[in-house]
Amino acid sequence: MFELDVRSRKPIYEQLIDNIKELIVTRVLQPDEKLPSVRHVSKELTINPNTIQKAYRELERQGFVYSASRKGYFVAPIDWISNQGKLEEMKEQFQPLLKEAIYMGLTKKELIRWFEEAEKEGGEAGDSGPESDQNI
Amino acid sequence: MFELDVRSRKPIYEQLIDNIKELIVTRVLQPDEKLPSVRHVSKELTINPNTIQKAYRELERQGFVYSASRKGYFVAPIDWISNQGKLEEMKEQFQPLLKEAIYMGLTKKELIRWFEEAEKEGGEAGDSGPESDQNI
DNA sequence: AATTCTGTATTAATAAAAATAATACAGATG
DNA sequence: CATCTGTATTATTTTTATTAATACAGAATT
Repeated sequence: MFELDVRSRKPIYEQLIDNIKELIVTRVLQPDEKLPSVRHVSKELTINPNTIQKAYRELERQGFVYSASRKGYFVAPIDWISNQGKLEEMKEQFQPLLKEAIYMGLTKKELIRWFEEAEKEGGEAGDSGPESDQNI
Repeated sequence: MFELDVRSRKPIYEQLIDNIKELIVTRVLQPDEKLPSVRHVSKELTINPNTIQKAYRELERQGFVYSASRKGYFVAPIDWISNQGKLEEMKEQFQPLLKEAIYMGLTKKELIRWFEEAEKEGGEAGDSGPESDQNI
């Protein structure tokens, strides 16, 4: 079901996250559909159950799936997933702050540094590399 | 000159940074005043020269000091610092917002787009300032 | 009720990254 | 030339992140 690249430097739980996000966003996995169980994936990929759990938990935290205790993990409803509108709202919040900061000398470079810092401390898992433009 | 707290879990180069910033902002260290040399501090605090250098470099990156190659490090001009201080404040404002946005799927790419948009509409900025990273 | 599925919590082992140190180099200065 | 300065490279140590081992407990199925 999922694919891993063993020679990638990206942690496998992150690979799982990206992998599953992709399947959800492309509707290969439908809302309320059950994800393969932690142990099932564990056996299939011969990795530890906790690694899958970590991925599932992170996906839950990000709102892509929900868990029904002791029943399994399920794909979240559409409206949960499409935060797109909220991102646009966010942008409106950012704009005035950004303008002021730019006025004070904020550079693109520095802003990127802030981004990476926030990324590291807080939420997201993605590597956000040169090409992965993971919109949801 | 500087004080370290050995039982703090904060890395000593960070302690140095905070320490020096404080001295600069409170005008104990005047603009264009020379900082004690890497080795001098090294001996005084019995830590490795490179640790101080790391602190100094970071201070340079943040615009609090500048380095004259092979002459030493010097406190930056006032206007640099005051701007930089405000930028640091700004960063604190940005961080929670950024984390939330990242959580919602904001990508680096998109953030840059926002930056460029804000740049275009309002803020008179241009680069300049202490962005000069690796000058030799 | 027993077997087998499910998630979850705790702890330990391992891998990766950050922080610091050791050492050597090179220009500037007097 | 002797000594100051910063800098670069590499290694060591410490810390954190990642993965694994193991055991527990509820739910479903038989």
